[in-house]
Amino acid sequence: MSSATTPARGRRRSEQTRLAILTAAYELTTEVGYPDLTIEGIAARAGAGKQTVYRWWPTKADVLLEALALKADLKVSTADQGSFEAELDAFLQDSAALMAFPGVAPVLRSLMAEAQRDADFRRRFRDGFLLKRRAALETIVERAAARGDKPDRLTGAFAADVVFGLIWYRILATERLLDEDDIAALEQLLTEHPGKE
Amino acid sequence: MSSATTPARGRRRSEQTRLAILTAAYELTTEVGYPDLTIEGIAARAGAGKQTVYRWWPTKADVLLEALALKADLKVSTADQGSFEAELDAFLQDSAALMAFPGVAPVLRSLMAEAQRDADFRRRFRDGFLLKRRAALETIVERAAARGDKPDRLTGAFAADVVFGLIWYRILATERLLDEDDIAALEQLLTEHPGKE
Amino acid sequence: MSSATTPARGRRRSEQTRLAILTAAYELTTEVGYPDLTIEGIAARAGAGKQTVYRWWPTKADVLLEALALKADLKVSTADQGSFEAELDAFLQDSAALMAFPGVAPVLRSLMAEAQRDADFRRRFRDGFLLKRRAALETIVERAAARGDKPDRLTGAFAADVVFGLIWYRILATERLLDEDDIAALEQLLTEHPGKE
Amino acid sequence: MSSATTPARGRRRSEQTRLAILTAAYELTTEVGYPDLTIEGIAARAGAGKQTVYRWWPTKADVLLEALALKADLKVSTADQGSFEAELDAFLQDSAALMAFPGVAPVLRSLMAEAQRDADFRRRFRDGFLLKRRAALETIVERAAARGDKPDRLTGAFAADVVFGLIWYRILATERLLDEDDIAALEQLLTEHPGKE
DNA sequence: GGGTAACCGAGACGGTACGTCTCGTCTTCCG
DNA sequence: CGGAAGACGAGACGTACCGTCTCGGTTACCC
Repeated sequence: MSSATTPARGRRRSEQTRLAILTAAYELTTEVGYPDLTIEGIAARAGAGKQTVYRWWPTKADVLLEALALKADLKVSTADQGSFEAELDAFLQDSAALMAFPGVAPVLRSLMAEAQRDADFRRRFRDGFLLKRRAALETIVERAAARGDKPDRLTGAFAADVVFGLIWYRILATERLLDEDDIAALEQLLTEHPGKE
Repeated sequence: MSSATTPARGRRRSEQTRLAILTAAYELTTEVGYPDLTIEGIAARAGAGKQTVYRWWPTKADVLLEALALKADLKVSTADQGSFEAELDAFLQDSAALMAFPGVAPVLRSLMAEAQRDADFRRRFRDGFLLKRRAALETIVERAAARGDKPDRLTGAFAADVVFGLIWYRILATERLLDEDDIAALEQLLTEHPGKE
Repeated sequence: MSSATTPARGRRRSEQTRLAILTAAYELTTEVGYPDLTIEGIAARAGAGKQTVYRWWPTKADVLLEALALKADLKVSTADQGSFEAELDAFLQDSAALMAFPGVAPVLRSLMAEAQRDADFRRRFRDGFLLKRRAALETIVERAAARGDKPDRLTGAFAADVVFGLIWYRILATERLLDEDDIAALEQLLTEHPGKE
Repeated sequence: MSSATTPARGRRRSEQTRLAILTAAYELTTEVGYPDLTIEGIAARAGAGKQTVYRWWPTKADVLLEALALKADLKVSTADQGSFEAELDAFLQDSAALMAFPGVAPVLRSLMAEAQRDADFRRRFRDGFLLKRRAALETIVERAAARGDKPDRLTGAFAADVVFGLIWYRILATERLLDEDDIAALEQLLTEHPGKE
């Protein structure tokens, strides 16, 4: 894709300011919590003007969404490991590790909450976060299907709903994270092949 | 337990006003959405003073939580129907019907979002809504366990996490409600007895 | 005028409560100041209901006006003492003493302020306080006029304006009270007979 | 004194808004009276936000004090006119004219009343209004003293108390303004030289 | 001595302004 | 011309009192 955009006139966006804003947002939300996080506060902490924040991000949730990518490794492994069970386990271990990363769980809870309030942000959050992780899991299930290594009636979409349902329900409703027993139970639930016998 | 409270001095709380406030809150949230719902707006619509709202409910979310009980039938059947499968089906059908009730799904999404922001409300929401429904499902699973009519490794708590996880994930992340296929898939997932063969 | 009112049916007004309210009002105004004095506060301090206060006094200023009479001796001597100078001196000494009584000056300042805001109270304050003291001074001046013991052009009304003007201006604008020098200067100003020589 | 303040960053104060607020305050107080004058009302009438009013004035009384200077000519002549009597007459005529200016007397009554309630405003009212006019009168008396053109025992401070006492007492307690007879009587009272004969 | 009327403390009610807070925009100057 | 500083219009927040209106309960007169 060639650069069809104008070749950038005037002063260029300050990368330093961008990082200062993202860092300030992430720190502030851990300190005061998402509800008391304000654009004014972020700008002040970053030594930036409010307008600079508004110029590049539409809401504080979007700042945080970008800050999250800066702070936490959002990548998830989808490498072919030979069996559905192994790949599912890798995925769940990755997910549990992400949630255990300092500050990540509260930020995700806040972003999911914000997504309920703001329909525009909901779309950005879905496309920029939820669907990416979902796609990884669906890839795994479909690869298993191709292998014949999967319960018959389990579609990728339904499996994703069950897995992410459990993860998010734990975050949002019970404030407990996934532990080894949960992962084992989930794997058992999704990999048993009752119809095969 | 006898009434140890003082025998009610002063003017009594107005039930008429209480209903007007709850109705106003429920109507307003369907009209303008939860973020634009304000205590001022509720009071104005109800013909009540702001202080009257604040006197009885700490936040607008609490008003809505109580309004929900007024508007929608929150009861869930836990009657013994002879088999785990039948009772689970009844529970899921009840839950799907509740969600399909006009205005209920958006209100629940908003309340769950609010519960992420406000730790005090989170407790009230959990105790006043989430745990009640959860208890019903756990009752069903435990009755099945007593009957020997249940997959071996499925605990009531884990089953509840999976079921409510799916329901809430659908509401919060996909905006789709449970349909018959979902219910069938969920029942299949939870009732197969792989260890029995 | 005979008592045309109905001969008092029902429970009689509680003198104890009346005194409790007046005392509470006077104490509270010295503690928190007139602006933070509230009917609710008076009632609470007196152990009375708000309605009981509203039943007998239209405003907090009226409570305070009556409380003033309870706490401070508002009487002023108009006895014939033989000379204008002696009677004027007695009046001014009385007035200075009243102002020096603990709590009186702040209450009077507040009542005069309230009289500027509330036209109804203004009339009650004028009739119930200002005019009574003014009448005393005018009596003195007129008695002096009858004796021929007074500067020619000094009318009672103008003398009263000058005297009360000075007293009130001191209270309201300078927060200084009348001292002996002021009284002497005022007496000199009003008793010199330049035209007589 | 050089300007030690920082050279003004950010958006400058809007003079247009300032005038709109002062005008709105003055108009509203004449329409509804000082007690029903509210900051909210002033802001609404001026098309301004409440915060803009609060940013620049601590109370509604301060808005009115500044509005007064905008609407009425508060200047008072202290020019040397050769005699105490002539200068005193000029001062009293000026003062009577100010009071007769539309809306001025009610505003002054309200500000004096407010000064009784709010100690902080009292100081600002004293320094910003009362003392300025007082200084003018004291200048006149002292110039007369230098000329030997003044009753022996009359100090400037006492003369000011008598003059302003009369003026304010008329405004606050009698709702009558100074007329020609009052001015004549006051001049006679202050200029007679009984000791000279 | 029962009936009835006015009082009492308590406190909920509809209102309304308070002063604060944050929003997102606009304006100004500096680099 | 990007960015900081910060004033601006807007409007909800939660609080405080207002003055009114029930309540249940207490006197005190009247028949």
